[in-house]
Amino acid sequence: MTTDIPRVEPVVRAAPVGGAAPVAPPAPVATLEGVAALAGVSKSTASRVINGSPRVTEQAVMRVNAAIAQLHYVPNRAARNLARRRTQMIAMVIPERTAAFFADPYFAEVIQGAAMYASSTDYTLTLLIESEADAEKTHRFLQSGSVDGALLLSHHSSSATYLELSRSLPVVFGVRPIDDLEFEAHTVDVDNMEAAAIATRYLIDRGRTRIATITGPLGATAARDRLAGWRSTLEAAGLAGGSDAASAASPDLELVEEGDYTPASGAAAAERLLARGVPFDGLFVASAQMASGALSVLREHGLSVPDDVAVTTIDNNSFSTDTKPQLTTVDLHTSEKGAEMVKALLALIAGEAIERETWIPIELVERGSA
Amino acid sequence: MTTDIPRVEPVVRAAPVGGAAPVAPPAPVATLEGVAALAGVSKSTASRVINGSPRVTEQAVMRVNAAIAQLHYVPNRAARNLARRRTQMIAMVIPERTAAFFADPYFAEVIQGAAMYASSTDYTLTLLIESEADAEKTHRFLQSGSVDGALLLSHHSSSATYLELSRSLPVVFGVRPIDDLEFEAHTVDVDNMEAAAIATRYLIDRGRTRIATITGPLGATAARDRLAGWRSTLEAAGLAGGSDAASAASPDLELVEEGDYTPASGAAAAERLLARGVPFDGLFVASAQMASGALSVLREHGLSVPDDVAVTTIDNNSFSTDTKPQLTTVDLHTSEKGAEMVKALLALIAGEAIERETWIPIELVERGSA
DNA sequence: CTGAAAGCGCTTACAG
DNA sequence: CTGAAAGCGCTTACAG
Repeated sequence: MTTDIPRVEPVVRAAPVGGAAPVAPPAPVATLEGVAALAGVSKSTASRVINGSPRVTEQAVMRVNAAIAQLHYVPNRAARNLARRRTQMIAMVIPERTAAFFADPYFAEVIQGAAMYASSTDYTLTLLIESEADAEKTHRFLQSGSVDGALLLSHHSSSATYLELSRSLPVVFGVRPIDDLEFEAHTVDVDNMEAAAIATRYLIDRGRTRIATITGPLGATAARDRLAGWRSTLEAAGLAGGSDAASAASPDLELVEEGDYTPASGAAAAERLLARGVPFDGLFVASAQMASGALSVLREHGLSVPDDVAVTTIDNNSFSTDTKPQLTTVDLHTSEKGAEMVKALLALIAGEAIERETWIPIELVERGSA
Repeated sequence: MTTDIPRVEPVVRAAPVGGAAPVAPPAPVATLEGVAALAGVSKSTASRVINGSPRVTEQAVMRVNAAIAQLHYVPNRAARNLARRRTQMIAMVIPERTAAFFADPYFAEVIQGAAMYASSTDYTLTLLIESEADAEKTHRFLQSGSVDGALLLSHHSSSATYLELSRSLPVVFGVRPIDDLEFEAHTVDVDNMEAAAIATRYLIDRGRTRIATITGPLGATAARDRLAGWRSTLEAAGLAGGSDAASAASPDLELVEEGDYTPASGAAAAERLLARGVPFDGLFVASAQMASGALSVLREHGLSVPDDVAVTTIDNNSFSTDTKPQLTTVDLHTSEKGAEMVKALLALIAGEAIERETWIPIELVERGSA
């Protein structure tokens, strides 16, 4: 498939003029001492105006500020952190499989929301990529006092590890750890069961009776909760199994296929669903990305949406609006979730007593697919 | 469209047992002093073994390591940074519009490549989200000695600002600044003109003579370079303008439409192209994301690919393989670009003289769309 | 309101 | 090879 090009080695092209580029000069850094001297005050006073202490004369404030401006002074962070014993920095830990991670608009939204909220505070948000090869490295970083707290989105890496971490650092989870039991983590999340229930109920309300589902990776609690929401809603409506009463007794007959949240996996799952030969008139897909893939497959098989198969999903993003028809979905208010995670973490850092769990409200968005 | 739910306010649910959650205890931190004491050596020696100095007895090494293990000691980063006058941390600055940014697999790949390379070194990579509301904040952070160097991917924020920044901090650009002229930045990039030329030439070699193009946002140099590559290739082949000789004289007649790299914009651009009523048998789309959108539109209009319209594009990612047919494209080796950016930055930090420009090789990948 | 001084937790010449 | 000491650049009680 690929044309045969020997090896991928970066090519270095010489700079247009002259030889190797000279390294930037050692950059003369202004220091608090310099500022104080120029302003004619002590370091203490200079420090006070920099930190907005009210115990300084307006006179001093002006002179120090002038000196700062003139010197382009920026406080040295390491020194400040060391003295204050905190860093004014929080980290969002994200899994290294960034390709998959970032391609998922869900995470992008969480990050976006977190970043925006953080920028309204005086904390800096840093995304810490968790190296799979060396998870210890991430761990050490987190425990080295580099950040004042951490936001965790990884579902995978053993929550036991993070339980330990959360004993030495304020931590807020964006996902429910699998072994939730004794783990008293602070979490900000959405009610996934309810989201799935809303989407499924919508199909039922539209008169659909044979409702299939495409799930997310069932290793994660979110995907399991959504599956459970679908199932319990069908059961409550006496439609368990997605087709008829008989199937309720044998779960294998349930119309469920697993995907991994990518569009391709949604397409593949839809193919498998169709291959069963068991007719269905409703389909709840656990994410918009997968739904977009499933939609193409339904169309290829000559099935019209929503007429032949009504489809509902979860996530309100470009994947739910780029399709034809657009998807009826449950908006998880994901960017707000990011913001709430930061808010909770800062409260924790500030030593405030906050509740263990914060639930982000969800909302049905009706469009053309069901 | 949206069901009417009043206001989005996070819901806080009380913890199952007891009242508000107690904040984690102050975490007893082990210090170098403690380690030294436990190991029965001086802080100097303890520090030496921690930093792998060869000037220590094996005896000392063992005892210090034992103490470290026993105390779970992790060096305080602020103190170390202050003493060393460097941070062992580098930042990748990314624009705040993370939704759009992250949804683009291109950036995800760059980050991925950078993260993986960084994890093989003793530098930590942090993603710094550039707040649009307060770009100054990002700037101050960068100048406060929080990081040893920065990787820049933003095309927008005035490169003048970063020119200034690059005078006080090693900086490597992943995109070519617009006002390249006097700006002697270090950059790691791909030859966009050549990539477009390869893709366009491929269409010509397949006998296509009326070749249209969908460009990226022309405010960025990469998009402009790709447009230029398409144009110059057509001109060299005597096919300028995409249809006939006449159009070469009037550029307005050129079959070019601008997109913004999203699938939706690719679809819209394809619609506009078709609406012109000027037939074309070849289409070069500046990114796979846009190409996937364009493909849907072509299909909707009953045009078959590659028979009626042969399509080539740039970027080898899920968007170029999720389509039917899959896309013939130019692989930009994007994750390697991320790695090379880090490599260049670390060299700069180490004070090595590196070339101004590093070019990442590109490669044609033949698939079914042309 | 302001300064001198101690201290944050490390690293690193400097002697030995 | 090892230790005592100085110093990294800030902040913050403590006196005044």
